[in-house]
Amino acid sequence: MYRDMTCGEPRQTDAGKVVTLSGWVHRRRDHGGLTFIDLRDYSGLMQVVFNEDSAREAHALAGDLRSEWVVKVKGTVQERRAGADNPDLPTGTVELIASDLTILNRSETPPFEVEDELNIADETRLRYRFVDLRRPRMYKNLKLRHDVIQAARTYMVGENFLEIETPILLKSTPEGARDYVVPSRVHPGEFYALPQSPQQLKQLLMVSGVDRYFQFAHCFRDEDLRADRQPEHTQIDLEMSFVEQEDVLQILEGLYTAMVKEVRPELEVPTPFPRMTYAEAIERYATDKPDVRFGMEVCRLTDIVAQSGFGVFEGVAKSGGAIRAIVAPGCADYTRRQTDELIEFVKSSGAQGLIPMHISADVSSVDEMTLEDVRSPIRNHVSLDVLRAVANEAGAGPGDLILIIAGTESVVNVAISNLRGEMGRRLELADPNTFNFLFVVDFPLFEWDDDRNGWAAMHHVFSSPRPEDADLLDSDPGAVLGQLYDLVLNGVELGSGSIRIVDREIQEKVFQLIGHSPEQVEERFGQLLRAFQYGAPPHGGMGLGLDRIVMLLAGEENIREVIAFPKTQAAVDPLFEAPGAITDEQLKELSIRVVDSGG
RNA sequence: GGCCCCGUGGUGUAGCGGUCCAACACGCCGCCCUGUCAAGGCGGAGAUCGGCAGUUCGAAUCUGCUCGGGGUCGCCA
Repeated sequence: MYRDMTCGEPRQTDAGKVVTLSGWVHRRRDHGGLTFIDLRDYSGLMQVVFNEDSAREAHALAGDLRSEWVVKVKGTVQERRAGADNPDLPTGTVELIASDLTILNRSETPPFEVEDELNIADETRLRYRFVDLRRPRMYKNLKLRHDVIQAARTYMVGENFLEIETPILLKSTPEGARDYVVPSRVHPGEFYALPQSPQQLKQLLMVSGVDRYFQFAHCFRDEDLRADRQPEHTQIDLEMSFVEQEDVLQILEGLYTAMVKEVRPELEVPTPFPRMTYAEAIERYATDKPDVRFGMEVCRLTDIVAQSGFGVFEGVAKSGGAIRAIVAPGCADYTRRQTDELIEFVKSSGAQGLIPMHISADVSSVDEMTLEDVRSPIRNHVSLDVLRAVANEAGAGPGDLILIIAGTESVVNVAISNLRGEMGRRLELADPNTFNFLFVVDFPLFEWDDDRNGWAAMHHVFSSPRPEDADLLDSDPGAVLGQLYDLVLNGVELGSGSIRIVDREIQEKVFQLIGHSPEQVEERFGQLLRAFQYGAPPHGGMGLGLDRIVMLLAGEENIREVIAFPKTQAAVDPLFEAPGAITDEQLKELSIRVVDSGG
C-alpha cells in the first residue's frame, strides 16, 4: 500500500488521522534534529516533518533524501502550530508528522528544478520532458487538455455524434501538404501515407449512413514547423449529414461555448459568434483570421496616393499593388528607434518597408494641420492635401501615428495584418479574458496558383460552391464563393470546414478547373467518387485544431506547451532522438536502400 | 529555401580585445543547526565560453563557415 491520500489533499479536517503518502521529494529543509520535506505529486505539496526525538530512524533516513527521490511516508496529520501556517499552500494549515519513511527510488540530480518560473531552453526541457512535465504548470496544461477533450466528447455525444476511429495507415493523395509515408513490407516498393486529415474517410462514413461522426483525429503533415504548427496535431474532426452550413455553425458554436464554459467559466464569450465574410475580413483586417477584440482596422490608401508625387506609392499603384495603413492611436511620439523597430518587424513579414506618419498632438484637428505638424518621410514629397486625405481616410487624428505599407496586395496584407497584431500587443488593446469567436464565411472556392499557373482549391476539392455561384464556375472561377467557413478565435485559425459537393456535374467541373486529369482523379479520389455513386447524402463538416484551442485556453503562446511530447522546429524529438536510423535488416525487409542524399 | 535572434559550470545569466586558466544567483557536495516552507550559517567542487578555421603579440569577446535551439516569410488542399 502506497498511499491513503494524495499529497495535495490533507486538510484540517484530517487532523489526527494516521495516513501514508507517496510522492517526490520537492525540497528538503534540514534543521539538524528536525527535517522538513515538501512531498509532491500531481495534486500538490504536503509538508512532512521528521523529528529526531519522536522518530529517530525515519529522521536519520530523511537526512539522505535528495530532490526528486521517490518516497513513501507514514505519519499523523497534524494541525500546524500557531503562526506556522503557509498560506501559499492549500495544505498549508497541516503537516504530516512522519513515523516511517521508505525510499522507493533515488534520483540523479535533476537537470533543472521542478518549478514553474524557470526559463529553460526548449531542447533541454524536451530532452528531460519527464521532469519538465512534473512542473505544476505543465500538469495543469495536460489536465486542461484532458478536460477540453472530455467537454467536447460530452457535447458531441449529446448531439448524437458517433465517435469513430479511422486508419492511420492509408494512402498518399499527393496534394496539399507533404505526406509522411510508411513503407510496406508485404508490398515491396509501396507505401502507406499517414492522413493529413481523415477527410475522405469521414465523407465515406456519411455515405455509410453514420449521419453524424466525430473523432479526435491525429493528422500528419510534413511541413515546416511554427509556434502553432507541429508535424502531427490533433483535430476535433466532425461531419454531419443532411445539413446546411448554418446547421454546422450552430453545432460549432455550441461545442466551443461548452468547452470554454467547462474549463474557463470566467471567460467572456460573446454569442452568437459573429459571421464575417472573407471579403470583409480582408478589407477590414487584411487577413482571413482577424483578432476582433480590438479595432485598428486596416484602411486602403491606394487611390489617394496613386498620384501623390511620392515615387514608391505611384509605382506600386501603377503596377496594381496596394497601399494600406493602420493607425496606432496616441503613438505620434514614437521615436525613430521605435519606428525603426516596426520597420524591421514588417520586413520580417516580407514587406519592403514601412512608412510612418506622425501627426502632432499639438494641432486641434487634421483640417488645421500644417506641414510642420507632420513627421514622415513622405512629408516633403506630397502635398498637404494628400497628407490630410491620408489622415482622414485612415481615421487618424492629432497625436496618432499612421503606419503605411506599400507593395503587392498579398505581401501588404500579410505585413499589415501582422503589424496590426504586433501593435495590438504593444498597446495591450486585446483583453486576454475575452474570447471573441468569429466565423469567417463565403471563402472563394479557388485561389490562383502562380507556380502551377492555374486554379487551386482554397480548402479542398470537395467543398461546394454556393448554389447561387454555380454558374460562375464556367464564366469566372475566381469569383465563385464556397460554402466554406473558418472558425477564428482572437486572431488564431481554429479550423476550416465546408458543405461538400455531392452533385456529380459540379464535382467534375471543379476537377476540370483545378486541372486534374481523369486519371489523377481516379487515383486520388476514386474510392470516394465511387461511393458517391451509391447514394450520398448532402453533408458537411469541419476539422478543428485541438492543440490551438487548448493553447489559447491555457494562455500559452506555443502549442508545444499543451502537447505531452512535441517536437523541435527541426521536427526532432530530443528525448527519443527521433527520427533515427533503422537496422540493415529492417531496411532489407522493407526493400529499401538508402541513397546518400549528397548533403 | 530566405531573413532575424540566441548558444559561457547542472540551470539561468554577467563579461563583449589583455586586469578572465571567467563573475553572480540557483542547484550540487561536506559540516553545523528542533519550526522551516525560495530555511539559515560556514566551507568546497564544478565551465578551456557549441564546433572548426581565421584576424591579432593576445580571442569568451572580432571575422568566416558549421552545428544546435527559437521566431518568422515562403510552405502548411
